[in-house]
Amino acid sequence: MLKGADDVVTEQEDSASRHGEVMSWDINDIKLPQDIRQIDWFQEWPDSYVKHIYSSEDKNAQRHHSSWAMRNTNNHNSRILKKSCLGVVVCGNNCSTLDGRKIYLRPAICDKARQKQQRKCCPNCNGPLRLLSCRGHGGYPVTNFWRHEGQFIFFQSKGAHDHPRPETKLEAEARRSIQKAQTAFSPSSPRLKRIREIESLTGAMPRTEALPLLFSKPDAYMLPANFGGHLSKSSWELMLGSCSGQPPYPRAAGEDGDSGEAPTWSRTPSPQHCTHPGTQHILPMKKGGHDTFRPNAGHLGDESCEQKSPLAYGGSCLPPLPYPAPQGGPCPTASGTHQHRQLPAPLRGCEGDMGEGGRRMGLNYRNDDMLFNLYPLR
DNA sequence: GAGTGCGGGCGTT
DNA sequence: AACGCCCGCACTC
Repeated sequence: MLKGADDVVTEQEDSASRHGEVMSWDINDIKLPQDIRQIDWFQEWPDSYVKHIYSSEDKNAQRHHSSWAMRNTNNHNSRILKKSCLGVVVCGNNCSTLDGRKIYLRPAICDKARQKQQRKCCPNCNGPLRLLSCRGHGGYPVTNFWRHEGQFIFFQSKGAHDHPRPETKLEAEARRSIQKAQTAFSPSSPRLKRIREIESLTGAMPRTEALPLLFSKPDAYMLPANFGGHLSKSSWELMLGSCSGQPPYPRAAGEDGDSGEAPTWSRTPSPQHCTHPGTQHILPMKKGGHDTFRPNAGHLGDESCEQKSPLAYGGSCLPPLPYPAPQGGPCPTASGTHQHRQLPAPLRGCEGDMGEGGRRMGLNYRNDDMLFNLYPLR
């Protein structure tokens, strides 16, 4: 059925990946190679027909993470975990934000949650939301396969995503967090009243530049799925600054250069481009963090259609970033999928712990950062 | 509540 | 048989 597509696989994976014997495996092979010399950094946006071998210590690999919205698919094989792509949730009206960006929400993985999500409306235009199914694998969703074998976790992707990237899991989580906070900060909330009392007593001026982020509809911030990955504290500050009349993030518009091109989200053979060669992360610094699950806190959507705010959809609070984003975002190396770790290094004692620890540290740091910027009134 | 993994079951190719 | 998909359940966060 999908054999034609699978044939493409081999070519691409071989060319885009490494040499010889180690990549000659298939996820369905009875026996997978164990003489792996190099393992890969975790890939957040695997696309096309790629294979990766991760360390069994890699927490992201252990959890079978992906920034694509992948749902578990029963393949009746307990040894091989199969997941298929849910696509992306778009606006049924195909609306754009003021700065021309499209709405690309992350489909909820849970079926019920997804149905609920689709009953909600576009955060930008209140139109209906539409699930754009992934049909990148011979008309079927792109599938990812995970298999734990020895000290390695084998990953294989079949199909090329034919849709934009949704927001990442972390973005979606951040969105929910913000949503909760938003509720806590609703105009009628005691907390806000208290703040206002204090302000009235002290004569303090409200931090108006922060209010849009606090009270506006988070979905207004339809950042590229991987934009959050670039989103440092300073970026947030720039965003905030842009809300208060400061010029938007200067490099934002046309940053990636292919916004005017035909969709590129799925057609790049090498899924991990470095879009910021000048600012790309140095591998040792990203150790454990890789290219992965950086807290993409920028995408602050809101699934709910309630709690509308007049500040919500201005779009001016956002750096006008192009979308869809190019594949991969920043990556630890400039070699596309050739992101391999020399085996001894990742398997060293510090890798698992450092990987996870560093990842978590970074994540927490950034989340704290985000919250710091989001809740300056605290 | 949502994400995730597992597994039964069914329809299609 | 392989595959896609739906569903329910259990577990975790």
